[in-house]
Amino acid sequence: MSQTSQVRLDKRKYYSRDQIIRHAQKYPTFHWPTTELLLNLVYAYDLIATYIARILNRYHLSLSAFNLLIILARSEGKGLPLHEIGEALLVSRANVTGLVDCLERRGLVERVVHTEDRRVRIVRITKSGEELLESILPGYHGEVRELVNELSDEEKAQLSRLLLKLQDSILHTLEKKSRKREDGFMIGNGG
Amino acid sequence: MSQTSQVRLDKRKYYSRDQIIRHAQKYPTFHWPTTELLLNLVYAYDLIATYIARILNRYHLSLSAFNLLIILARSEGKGLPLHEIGEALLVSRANVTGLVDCLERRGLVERVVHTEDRRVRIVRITKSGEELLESILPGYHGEVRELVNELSDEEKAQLSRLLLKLQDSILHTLEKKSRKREDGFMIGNGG
DNA sequence: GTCATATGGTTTGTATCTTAATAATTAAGC
DNA sequence: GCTTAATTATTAAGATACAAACCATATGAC
Repeated sequence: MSQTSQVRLDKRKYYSRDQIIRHAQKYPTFHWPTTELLLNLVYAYDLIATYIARILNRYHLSLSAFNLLIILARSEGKGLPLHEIGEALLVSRANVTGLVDCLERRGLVERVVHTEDRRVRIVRITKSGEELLESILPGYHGEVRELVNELSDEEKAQLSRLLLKLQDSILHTLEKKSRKREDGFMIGNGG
Repeated sequence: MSQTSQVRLDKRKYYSRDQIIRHAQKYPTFHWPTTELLLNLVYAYDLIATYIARILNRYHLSLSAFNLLIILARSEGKGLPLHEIGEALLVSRANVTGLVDCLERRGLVERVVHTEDRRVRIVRITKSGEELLESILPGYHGEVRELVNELSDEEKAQLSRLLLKLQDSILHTLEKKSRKREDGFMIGNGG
């Protein structure tokens, strides 16, 4: 099992540099470092996301539901309006409604009508939701930390810096594009 | 619009370092560089994935469907069995069946029965599928390259190296775990 | 004040993906 | 050779996500 698990877990064998370049070189805009970066980003993300989803599955929480609870817990009792939750979680408003419905039925969060703007619903985490989080987080932090333990803290920081620069590059490009076509192209909740 | 797009596109304001640390410091296993890395990885991935999905939407292709076509095109006419496609795309075998069904109805791929092992179906890209790819790829490569143009080639390579190291760290941890509980814990297609 | 417009939230319909169960075929034990 | 186990693909049911259409409320123009 220990030999085969190596083979089964690592799917990167399907992406050989030579094969990719051979197929793509007829396109003048093709650029290997960019493609390589994309592949590695997607693959790293998928490994981590799949793993964390499995941890959370024990508690019957999706990744988004877990992040929602964490964001509410961080707000220190103040809660957040639904549309801000959507932005923070990078999901649509419609999806937030569903997420909150689900967590509200389980008693983990509650909706409160905003006193000044009656369109707005504030979502707050309940005592029960906080207790659930506190039962998950110690193990969660430990497992995630173990997952990345072959990188030194300096390497983690370096990786974070480069990922941040990548984000900025993307955001700037999107801004430029949304300035050009003034119809307001937007990612996420494209209102 | 140009000022507001900055605000609307960039959702990172919802994750303040101080707020995260204040909430998490009661957990001894919490580790800021790890959490920061995770946030940046998820955020960078989401930006790119959302953007590419919008490009592909013009052609009525999902990200997986697009990757499936590319993998088949790279195989140089030989095609691939369904279960290998699932591994390469990091999705379940059931999902591959559905993807291929959809692309087959549109005439972009075809199923061929394997002559030696009659359980196996080989999927090949058709002429029509190749033509579709060739209409997408020039623009696709150009747009993606523009998206990451604030990183030098050296920075892209550095980022790739670190992401690769991150992948290895995760894979090694998963291997260790699957060795411990010998029931064969596995990500992806957990057979 | 009134009408037009924008914003917050929900509902509805649809797409994508996963797990579990199933059928067909192959491989392995004896 | 026959039985058991493993593998490939499919089907079915359910989770999670998005876009578009829809109300309720708020804001702005006049």
